[in-house]
Formats: sequence, C-alpha cells, structure tokens
Amino acid sequence: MKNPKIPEIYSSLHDHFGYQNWWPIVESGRSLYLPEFRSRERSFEEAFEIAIGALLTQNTAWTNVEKALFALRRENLLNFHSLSCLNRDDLAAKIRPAGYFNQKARKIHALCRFIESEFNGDFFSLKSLSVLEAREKLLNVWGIGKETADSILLYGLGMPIFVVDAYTRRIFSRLGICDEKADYDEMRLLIEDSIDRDLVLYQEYHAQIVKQAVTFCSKKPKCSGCPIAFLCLFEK
DNA sequence: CGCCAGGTTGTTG
DNA sequence: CAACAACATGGC
Repeated sequence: MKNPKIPEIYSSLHDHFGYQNWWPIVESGRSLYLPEFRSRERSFEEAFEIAIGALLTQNTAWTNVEKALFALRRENLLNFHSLSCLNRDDLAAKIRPAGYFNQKARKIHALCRFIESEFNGDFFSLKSLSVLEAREKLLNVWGIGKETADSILLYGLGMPIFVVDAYTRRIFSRLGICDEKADYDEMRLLIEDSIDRDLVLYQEYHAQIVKQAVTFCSKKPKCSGCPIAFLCLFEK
C-alpha cells in the first residue's frame, strides 16, 4: 500500500516548521535539539538516555519527562551503571515528575537487566541485527511496547523504522488516510511504503508529526494557520 | 476543577 | 480478540 498524500504531508510540515533535530539530549536543565544529530550517530550514552526518555514519555507530556531527566542528569545518574545499581524505590522517587513512577522505575530496571544479560552492558550490539530482529528483542523486555521499541531503534540506535503514535493516528485520520484506531504495524508499513527508506527522513517525519499535533492538530484542533489544511477533510 | 499528555500491561467478556 | 482498568504527575 502506498499513499501519495504521505510524502506531501511531510514536505508541507517541513516547509512550515523546519528541521526538528530529534531526539533531544538533556544537559544542565535544557533539552538540546542539535542539527548535528542529523549527520552523526548517537554515542552509547546518548542512545541509553534516549531509551530512558522513551520509557518515561509513555502517555506523558515531555515537560514532565524533562523534569525527571534533568534531576537524573544533575545527580549524574543518567547512565547505565548508575541506574542499574540504584534501588527501585529511590529510582521511582527521582523520576516522580514523569508520572507512573513505580511502573517506570520497574521498566527502567527491566531494560537495564536486558542490556546486561543480552549484551554485557552494550546494547549497541543490537545494531548488528536486522532492524526487525532487534525490534523483537526489545519487545520481549517488560514495559517496552511497539512505539517505545521503535523510538529506541530509530532515534537511539539509528535503525530505520517508522515510529507511530497517538498523534500519527489523530492527524492521519483527520486527513482521511486511516481509521482513528488503525493497527500499529499497519500504519507503520503504510508510511514506510509511501516514503523513501531514509533514516533522517523517518526521524524528522515523526518529529514533525509531534510538532503538528501540539501546535495545530491538538485534541481540540486549532486549524487557523495549519500548514496541511489544504489536505484535510476535518477542517471546516 | 477537568482534561490532556510522544503507552503498556493485565484482566475480562 | 476487543474493551477496559490501572498506572500518576503537572500544565493549562
């Protein structure tokens, strides 16, 4: 399946918003969206941080995730060794602002145990597998579902797989491209079939979707000035 | 105050 | 297999 609207949506969003330079890395109380992220691979430390951010942002506003990441960074805990060793309840307390803190502390430890047991602390080893094989491994970790796995693969490990989220479904359904509750992999494959298999394009496109959903295509839509209104059925 | 936010898991019909 | 509850904080 191929949908010609899908590349057109991207160029319109990119023309309007410009490069998003995802995924951000936190540093001294700031989220950094650096242009160099489009031209170099992430270090292991950056990839690990992205994986933690991906777990923390599950059904949670990024502003709340930031608070948790800033606290971890400030105390030099935002690394594999520190989080592996940290007591579960202490970890939960540190990430409290991100919500669901008990669940998320457990998920972080599940990820750490996975990295430790499968790859002796170096989950960059996942890069030597095919993207779908690596995805299967991640999906076996408690607390990692499809969106989280794909975010880790795409943004942390630099492997081309498209990240689908609630925003993607909302925007694409309003554009008449899919049903509001379309199947995850069905949506992913539709998008992957419709655009070039290019890492930075995948990274930027998902980032543009988030930007669009926050700025214009919110739950209660603010259509005035929307860059893709000309493609939309929802708009009055 | 109510709604919403870059989901996932476990339970139930 | 679909629908639903549970998990929780902070911004607007």
